[in-house]
This record gives sequence, C-alpha cells and structure tokens, in this order.
Amino acid sequence: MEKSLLSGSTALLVLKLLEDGPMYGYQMMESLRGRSGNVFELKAGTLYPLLHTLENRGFVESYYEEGGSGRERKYYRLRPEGLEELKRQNVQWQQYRQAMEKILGGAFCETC
Amino acid sequence: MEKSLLSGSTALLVLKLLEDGPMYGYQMMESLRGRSGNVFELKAGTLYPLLHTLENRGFVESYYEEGGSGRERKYYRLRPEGLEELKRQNVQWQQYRQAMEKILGGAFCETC
DNA sequence: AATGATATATAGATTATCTATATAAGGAGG
DNA sequence: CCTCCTTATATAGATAATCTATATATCATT
Repeated sequence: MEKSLLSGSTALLVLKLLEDGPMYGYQMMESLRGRSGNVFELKAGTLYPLLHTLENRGFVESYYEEGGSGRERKYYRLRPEGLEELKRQNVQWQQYRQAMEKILGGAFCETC
Repeated sequence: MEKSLLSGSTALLVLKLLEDGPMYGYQMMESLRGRSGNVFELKAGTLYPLLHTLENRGFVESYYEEGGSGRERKYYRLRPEGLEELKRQNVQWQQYRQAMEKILGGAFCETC
C-alpha cells in the first residue's frame, strides 16, 4: 500500500491497540499486519521512534517484563492522557474519512 | 485538521475533481474546501506544485482559457492515463479505509 | 555451529506537506 | 485616482513523517 496514506494515522493505530492492554513493539507490528489483513506493514524504523515520542509526550509508559517465554520484552501501557489523545485522534480521523467520502462519493448509508 | 492525515490523498482528490470536467487551480481549492464542509484546506503551496507533477507524469494537461469573466486562467483537464491513476488510487484508499476500520471498529454495515 | 525469526534501536534518505514570499489582475470604496 | 482586499499562479525553504539500512542481541531450528 501507498506509505503516504498511512502518514498521520500510525499514532492513532498504536494508541488504539494499547486500549486493549499493554503490548510490546514487535507484537504491535504483527497485530497491525494481521488485523488489517496484510494492508498495514508498519516498519520497525517507524514504530520504535514513534513509541519513544509517545512516551516523551506522556501518552504511554514502558516497562520491562518477561512474558512467559522467559525472554524480557519492553511493554507499553496506555496512560490516561493517551486515552484522551486516542479519542481526539479518532474524532479527527472520522472527520477526515467523512470529508473524503463526500468528495469520492463512497458512503451508502447514514451511520457510516 | 491534522495536515499529515491528508498526506497521500491530495492527488486522488484533485484527480477526482477533474473527473467532472476541467478546472483551474484556485477553483479546486475552493471546491475541495466547500465539498468537504471546510475540513480540507488545501494550500496553494501544496496544490500548484502537485498540479505540475501530475502534468509531468501525463495524468493531466493544462491550457489557458478565458472563463467568461474576461480573465485568463490555467485550466487542467484529466487525461485517460489520469483516469486510470484515479481508479488505482481510489482502490488503494478504499483498502486503507477498510483496514483502518478493522482496527478502529467503525464499520456498522457491510456495504460501507 | 550456523541460519533465520524475534526484538529493539538509531542515523540518514526520501517525500509530502506547510509557510513565506513574489507577482499580477480585478473589484470595491474613499 | 489610489488603496486595499480577493482572486490567481508560482517557487524556495522549513517541517514532519515515513522509509531503508544498519547495528545489536536472544532464541529456536537444523
């Protein structure tokens, strides 16, 4: 897929994943790829710097933990500020999507 | 709106506008702003270089014409190659949108 | 022991947007 | 007439977000 389309929505996607509970970076890449049906191929070089930024802004916090396999991983957990940011970005994305559909003429029902 | 969300979809929007007939640059900015409900605020510094790129790639062609008001404007018309590109980019956007909705959980009906 | 998948990190390149600035024509109001 | 605002196009430089490439280390498999 066109990489530039993803631009601006990666933070939203990561925050959304963390809404369901803590995850570690590599797991997020796999999860996004799987849940999107192989459409999203978020690269490591994009994700890890993004996670550091989200942590610096106070949206997530990290901690090291062994996840059963005996190997230590760096988990990220959503903070209350991150949940607020998730809501804000979700609203913005819905606005953007609806505007796109007004131009492209893709909406078939009112609720979508 | 977040400018980065628009990233990657401006060419699609411009090609879509030209599907209805030739337009000039300033007109496209006004049209996009109006039809999107003031969500899209595509700036001149973004649009004009984009139009030059689309022309260089053979997707559109330009010509000067007086549009009734006596003032000459630079019109752009969609070329067959541009229509093909429009279809390609539309498919890509629908894929992207559907993937986003799989993660965000926003789809309420099958057809949307 | 070697290879490949897992896991995190960072520097540098690429690309697409924006801001700021320049130019010029046309209309409105003083 | 002159000034200001809107219309209209153009480009250079700044900013931001992605990618590629590279580095390191652990674990599983052959």
